[in-house]
Formats: sequence, structure tokens, C-alpha cells
Amino acid sequence: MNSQEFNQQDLSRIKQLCDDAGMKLTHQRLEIYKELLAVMDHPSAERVHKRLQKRLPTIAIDTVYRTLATFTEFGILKKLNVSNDRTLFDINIEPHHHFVCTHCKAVEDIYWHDFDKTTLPEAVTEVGQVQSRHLELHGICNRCMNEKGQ
Amino acid sequence: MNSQEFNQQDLSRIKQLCDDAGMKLTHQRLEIYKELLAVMDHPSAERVHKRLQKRLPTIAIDTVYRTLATFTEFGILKKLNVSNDRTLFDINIEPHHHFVCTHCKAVEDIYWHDFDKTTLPEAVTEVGQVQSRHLELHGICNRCMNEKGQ
DNA sequence: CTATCAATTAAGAATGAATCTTAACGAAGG
DNA sequence: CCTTCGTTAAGATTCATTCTTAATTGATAG
Repeated sequence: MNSQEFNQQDLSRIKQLCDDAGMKLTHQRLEIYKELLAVMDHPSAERVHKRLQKRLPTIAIDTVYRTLATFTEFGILKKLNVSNDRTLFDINIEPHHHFVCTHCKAVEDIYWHDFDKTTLPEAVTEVGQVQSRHLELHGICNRCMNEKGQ
Repeated sequence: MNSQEFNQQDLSRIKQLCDDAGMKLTHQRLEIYKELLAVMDHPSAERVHKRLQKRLPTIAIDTVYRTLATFTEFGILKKLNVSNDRTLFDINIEPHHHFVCTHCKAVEDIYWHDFDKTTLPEAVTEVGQVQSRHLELHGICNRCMNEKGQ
């Protein structure tokens, strides 16, 4: 991790976020946040734990689960239910969508601002009031496609 | 269950589907299929099992899980990963989308054919080849909204 | 009608992700 | 230093889902 990946601005941000949520910015919480920002894929709690163990050999898996849950509660993270086995976490809280590779299970962010602004079909109002929309694209990612070709 | 809910046509259909998949249409499989068609909400395996027990008191939860997995494998059902606790199942295999109530967790089908036909943003091609798209709308359903008002 | 055989099922054990319990820790203020 | 209160580590626990195994079913052939 270098200064480009986690800078003073990120530190101020997570300090502020914890402060707003009325919780202490502990060493573990900071490291979990840094790890998520550094890698920016969509890891499971288990994967975050495994990565952190290099730097924090004593960190308990439960602390990771608890911290991720707390961060989610305060809107610092989003949960992702793209597969039905483990829950994934997304540090990117801007409105965006996902491409899920059916082959390698990788999840990629997709931005589609025009779609975010389109009016939903009228029939939706008969169901309820929409607060957010999330599009899931399923298919084969280019990386897997290339591996198949070779 | 009356003839309107499960007719001869439905029976032929599931017979054909099982035949195509090279599996026997057993009593348990038929009852699970009937149950899903009859209710048409998006139940969990546990819920299907609970409902079936009235008619099939000895059916094992494992049979329900196994049958739902088999049906999914052969495209008779679709899995739904809207929440991260239990997996839900959808007997409706036409392309469609979902509204998920954040309050009561109910899932409603949404059709939006115009959207199904729109071209995806160009940036998606840099990620991979899309095979299907699924939109998840989150919000409060009208039923919950009305209950709140009272 | 009976035997055989393969597929399916029931029951309970096992797995594994996620959560809970409890005691110890540690930072902040007095 | 001492106390307090939120946080953590460790291990136990829960609960959805899957696996194992033996029994059952149903189709087919004799």
C-alpha cells in the first residue's frame, strides 16, 4: 500500500464517517477500510480476512464480519447478493451496476447514468415506491473468453 | 388447488420437461411443481417444504432442496439472490425483473420489455459478453405503505 | 405375477457461512 | 494510576444447505 492508494484524504474521510456514526476508528476498522479501498474488487468477508492476516495476524474473522456489517449499517459499504453462497461487499457506494461473470464469478462495476435517469414503467407504481435500482448483467467476462480461446 | 390452477396442459408441460431432462416425473416432483405454480410468489425451499407438508406429511426438506436444484439445473426454475439469507425460487422463467420490498421482503415481478431491448452502454463490451440482464428495484411496496399510514 | 435393477427418496449427519457469548483488552478522562 | 465503556479475540453456536447411506419405488424383463 502506497500513498497513492490510501492518502490523507481517505483517512480524513473514514475518520469523519466513523465520527458521524458515533464509533471509534480502531486499528482493525482502519485496516479493513484500507484493504477494501486498495483492492476495489468485491470481496467476501472471508477473503478480506485472509488478505488482512498478512498485516494483522491475530485479527478474528468475527471482527471482519462485524466491521463489515457495521460499515454497511452506516452506508460506508454495500452488500452484494449476486451469488447465493457468500455475501460480497462493495466499497463503491456511488449508484452503479454490475457485470457478473458466470464462469469465474468476478464482479465488475458498470456505470450507466442514462439508464439511472430513465423513467420506470408505469406499472411499477402499482407495486410500490422505488428507492434504488440495480442492474445485474450476467455473461462471460473478456478474461475468461480469452482463456477459452487459447 | 383446482383445475384452473393446475390443468392438463401444465401436467403435459412438466411431463415433457422432465422427459427432456431425462428424469422421472415422481410424485414429489409433481407436487413441488404444482405448489410453485399454484402460489407463484418467490418462496424459499423451506417455505415450499412447509406448504407441502399438509399434502405430503413425510416429504423431507432435502427432497425439496434437491428437486429445486434439479429443476434449476434444467431451466425449469430460476434462483433468486435478492437477500443474503435464504435462496428464493422463481417458477416464472420468462425474462422479467423484480421489485423487492425493503420492509416486508416480498418480491414482485416487473415486466419492462422496452428496457429488455435497449442497447447496453458501449463500455460493457470492454468487460464481457452479456447473456442476460436482471433489474432489481428496491423500495417500499404499496401494501407496506398502506399499513404504515393506518 | 415376480424378480431385477436403476433412480429416487427419507432421515439424519455433516458442512460451512455467519452470528453470538464472554472475558480480556485498550484508549480516554479523571 | 484507576475507572469506564466500547471494542476485540476466541471459541461456541446457529441455521441454511448439502452429503451419506440405506430403504423404497417404479419400470422393465423374464
